[in-house]
Amino acid sequence: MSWQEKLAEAGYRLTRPRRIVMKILNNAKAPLVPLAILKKAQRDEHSLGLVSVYRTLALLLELGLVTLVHFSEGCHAYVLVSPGHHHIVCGGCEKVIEFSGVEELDVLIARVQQETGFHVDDHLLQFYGLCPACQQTAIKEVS
Amino acid sequence: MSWQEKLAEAGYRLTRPRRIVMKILNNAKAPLVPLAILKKAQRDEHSLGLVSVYRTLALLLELGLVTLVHFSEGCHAYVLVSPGHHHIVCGGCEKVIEFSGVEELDVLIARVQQETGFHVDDHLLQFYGLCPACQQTAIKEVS
DNA sequence: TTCTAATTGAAAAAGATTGTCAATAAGGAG
DNA sequence: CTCCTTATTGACAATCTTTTTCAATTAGAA
Repeated sequence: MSWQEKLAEAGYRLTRPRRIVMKILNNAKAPLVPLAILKKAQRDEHSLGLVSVYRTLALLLELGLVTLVHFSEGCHAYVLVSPGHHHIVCGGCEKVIEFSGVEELDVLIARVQQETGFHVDDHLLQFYGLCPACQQTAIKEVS
Repeated sequence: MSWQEKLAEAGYRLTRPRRIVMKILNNAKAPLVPLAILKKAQRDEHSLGLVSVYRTLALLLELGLVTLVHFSEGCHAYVLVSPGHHHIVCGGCEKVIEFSGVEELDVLIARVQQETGFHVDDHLLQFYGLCPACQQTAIKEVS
C-alpha cells in the first residue's frame, strides 16, 4: 500500500505540504530534522511553513511512514521507514542505510524476557560505524 | 574505579552540583530529563542551577558515566551507565532496567558488516515492553 | 592559609516546538 | 464541473528547552 493510500485510509487528505515533505524524505540520503526539510523545500522553490513540517512529521510518525534515528549525542532526525526498520549510521558522513533480518535478536529477546519478567513488544536497534567511503578517508588521514 | 576517581583522572573537580546530580541519578528508578533532576534536587533542599545540571550531564556523558535512553516519540532522558549498557523501558510506568550479555548480537553485526561494507563499532539497543507489575495492571483493565 | 583557575548561578540569548486563528484548499455531494 | 463542508495551512505569538555570557565563588594545589 502506497503512502498516499495509507493517508487516505486513515482519513487524512493528500495535500501539497505533505507531498513536499514525503518527496524530500524520499530523496534524502541522511536523516533530516524539521528545519532541514524546510530549507530543502525552499531550495526547490516550494512554499511551505515550518509548522506544517512539524505537523506532517508527527502525522507520518503516527502512520508509521517515518521513524526517528537517534544520535549518540542525543538528537534525533527523521527518515522514511522501509522494510528493514533498522539503521546503520555513518559517523563520518551521517549517511544512514537500512538492514533487515534480525532473527538473531529473537533468541536474545526470549532470554531477556525470561530473565527479567518483562514482556518485550518492540525494540530500537541501530548500529554506528563508518561506511566504506569514510573508512577509506580515515585510512588516508592516518597515513 | 569510582566516578569521583574518573572525574579526577580526567582533570575535573569534585564539586557540590556534580555530587548532587550523581546522587539523584543513583537513586532514580527511571531515566530523568534535566528539569526533573533540578526538581528532585530542590525537593531535597539542595540549591542548584538548571544550567549546572545541563553542564554536569554533558560532562558525565563525555566521561561515559551516564547514557541516554530514547523513547519512541522522540525524547530522551539520562540514566547512569552500569555494566549492562542496554535497557528495557516499561511503557506503563517508564521504569527502566538493564540487561547485559548480548553475544547474540555479534553474529548479527558480523553479517551486517559483510552485507553492507560498513564497519560497525558501536550500537544502540533498547527494548520496549511492560514490566511484570504493569502486565498485571493491563490484565485487570481488560477484565 | 593563600592563590589561581575551574566552576557556578543568574540573566539573557538563541533555538526548537506548540498553540491560535483566519484564510485556503481537498475531496465528497449534487 | 461546481459547490460546500471541513480538514489543513501558514503567519504569528507563546512556550519550552538549551546555550551563552560573565561576575562571583570555590576546589584543590602550593
